[in-house]
Amino acid sequence: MPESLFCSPDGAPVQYWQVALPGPLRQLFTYCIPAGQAVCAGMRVRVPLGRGFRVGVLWAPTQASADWVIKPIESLCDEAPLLEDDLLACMAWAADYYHYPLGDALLAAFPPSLRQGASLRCVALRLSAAGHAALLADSIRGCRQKNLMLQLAAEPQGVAVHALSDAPVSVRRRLSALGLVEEFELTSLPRWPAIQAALGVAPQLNAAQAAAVQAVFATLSKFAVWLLDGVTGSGKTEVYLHLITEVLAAGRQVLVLVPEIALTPQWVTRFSGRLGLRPAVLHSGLSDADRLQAWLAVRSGLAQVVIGTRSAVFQPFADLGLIVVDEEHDASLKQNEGFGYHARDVAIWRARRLNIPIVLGSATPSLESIRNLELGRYQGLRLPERAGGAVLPKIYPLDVRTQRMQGGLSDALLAAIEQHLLAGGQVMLYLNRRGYAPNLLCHACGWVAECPHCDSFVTWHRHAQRLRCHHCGHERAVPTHCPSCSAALSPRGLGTEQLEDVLTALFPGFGIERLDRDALSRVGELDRRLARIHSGAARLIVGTQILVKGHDFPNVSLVGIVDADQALFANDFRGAERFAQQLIQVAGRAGRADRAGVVLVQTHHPAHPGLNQLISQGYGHFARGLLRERAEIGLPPARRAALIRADGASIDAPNQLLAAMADWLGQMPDEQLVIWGPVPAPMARRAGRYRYQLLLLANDRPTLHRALAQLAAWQGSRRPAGIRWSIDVDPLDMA
DNA sequence: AGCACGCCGACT
DNA sequence: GTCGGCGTGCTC
Repeated sequence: MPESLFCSPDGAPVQYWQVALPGPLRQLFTYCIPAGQAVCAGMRVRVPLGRGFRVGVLWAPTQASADWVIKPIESLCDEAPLLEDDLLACMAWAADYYHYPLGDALLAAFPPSLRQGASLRCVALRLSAAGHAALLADSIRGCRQKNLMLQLAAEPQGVAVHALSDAPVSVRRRLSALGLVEEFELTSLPRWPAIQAALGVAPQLNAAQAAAVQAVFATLSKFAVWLLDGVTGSGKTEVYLHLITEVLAAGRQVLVLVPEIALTPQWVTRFSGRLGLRPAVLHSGLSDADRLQAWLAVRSGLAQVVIGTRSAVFQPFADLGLIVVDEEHDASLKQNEGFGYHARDVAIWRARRLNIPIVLGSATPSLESIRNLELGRYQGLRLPERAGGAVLPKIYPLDVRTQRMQGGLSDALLAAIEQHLLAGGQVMLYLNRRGYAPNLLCHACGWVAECPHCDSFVTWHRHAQRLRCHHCGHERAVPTHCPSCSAALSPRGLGTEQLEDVLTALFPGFGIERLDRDALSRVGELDRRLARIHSGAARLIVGTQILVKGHDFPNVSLVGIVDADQALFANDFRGAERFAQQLIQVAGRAGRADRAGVVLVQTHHPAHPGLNQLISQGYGHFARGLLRERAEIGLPPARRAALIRADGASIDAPNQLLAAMADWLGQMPDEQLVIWGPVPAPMARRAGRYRYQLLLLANDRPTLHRALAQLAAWQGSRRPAGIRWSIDVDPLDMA
């Protein structure tokens, strides 16, 4: 009999289990379960807590304790564990590493519909005898009714209602009432039809691609982190596809992590076409029902390939054989609010635990990964040339000092645009500021429209006729005159909307598409705009960051960076690295086909050493230079960092809390720990709250971890009212 | 996080 | 004399 078996007060034998509960409850809670009940870690349980009930996850068997009265669980939610040991271990590691409460971290591993303890059993439908007869007699007139019945006819064992397409409740009720379909209860099984699409032909790999594929093949059943450093257009995706095909042939699953999948629908199409199956595609636009379906399909092994954004790293794979992290440098892989995990790093942890390879791909690898490669923790794979003989674009700084400018565009850039348009090419202009103008000001008295809740100005959105703050939800009407002196107001600065207007006036008849968050808020809008670009109906493309993320525009021969200066002098210490990545990525949109592309970078600082080093020696040299700088100053990735943020309605309380934390940590005689701050956050007031931060730096992870653990312990003793604070381990965004 | 308990101002 | 403000403290 196991040790954990004791008797409850009424004499019945029970077992004791620790349960992880959601909420900021950092401890586990002990409950008892009848001894006869077969349970294991990873099952959900409904338990009494305080006056109410919560759904938690069975964590580990434990002993009874005399310190408190142990309550019995109310009920078991599952017949089998929902999370397997390796995923439980992953969540435990991530909760610990990112200093986030375990119970809350576990929520990330469940689809929303299972977080509240919903049963996996669900209502399903199947055709009744009368239904079969009616279908044979072709007596169903309703189009939707008939469709539903045809769907059911194809699945004699029944279909869960959430797995039905186009079956509104009204239609189901009507057919039920008529006795044509019957409802019954089913243990939710995913429906995941494998598409039998004609398999696309795999193109011949070039030598570098083949070498990369071979290197990973050689150790396909062992843990290794591969950094696939391939220039834009070098065919990294083709390398992924070859590896994935091999792993699928071995009957194992593949996880592909990507940034912002909603922006790359054609990429998904390419995947499914080549692999001949339906990948589970996970992004923020999915309904809860879709999420549950995908989760079940992954858990059962039916979904063999998962393509998803960062949260997909917590999917419950039945037999994962390979992980691919595309654009591994992309900051969207890190969640920076709440559970601040980095999907790439969690993925590496999972790969190590499962003893499988993981491939990190990028044309502009993160400094962290370059360093890990140098330290021998990662294996390097290089694709130095573009596939298909295409050449990399040439990048030139364009000195705009004293130049005549029209709508933010110098005469030289305008001339280049005209030349490329007349030569039949497409032109892309990159400007990382949406809206019409970033400021609206009074030329008479100097008044500028500000956000009432943030330390920032509001952007004028001319088409929407609104002033919007890009840092909080604030939005208001555009004043007709200066509220301070009644003079007329004028825009200052340049946004994508204005750039679009300017180009329309200067190059009429060439067609313009704008790609930014405002233009793409409606579903399907991206597809429509991309179609106009690909058809050649639009020859000019204006856009923000969205342009950077992986769209192929084969006919773009000129890329213009409208304003490099704002990025060259960013206040974040990662500004240079981020600028370099964006420049190289945007530049990579040009010259993919047979003609070489040109990239013109407008700047008032044409001699900027960083910019010139990047252009003349390439990203690799530039990044290694940055790494040396970081080592000298003692910043990440040379040191490990954590950022403590605090905010509150009062101007000084959050600052005082952080100062007290800094004092407390300073008393710990730890030579290895460096404390910077507290300082006001880059935007000291945001959404009406005052924000401060404290940066902790340590030479090694254990030191940092110790300090953070001390902080959590200290927090227990003294808690300030009205102040929110959080720990961000390995912060990417200092804002 | 919830949700209690607990001690001080404006109301029937 | 009560209703209710949200400041501290606990939940197996």
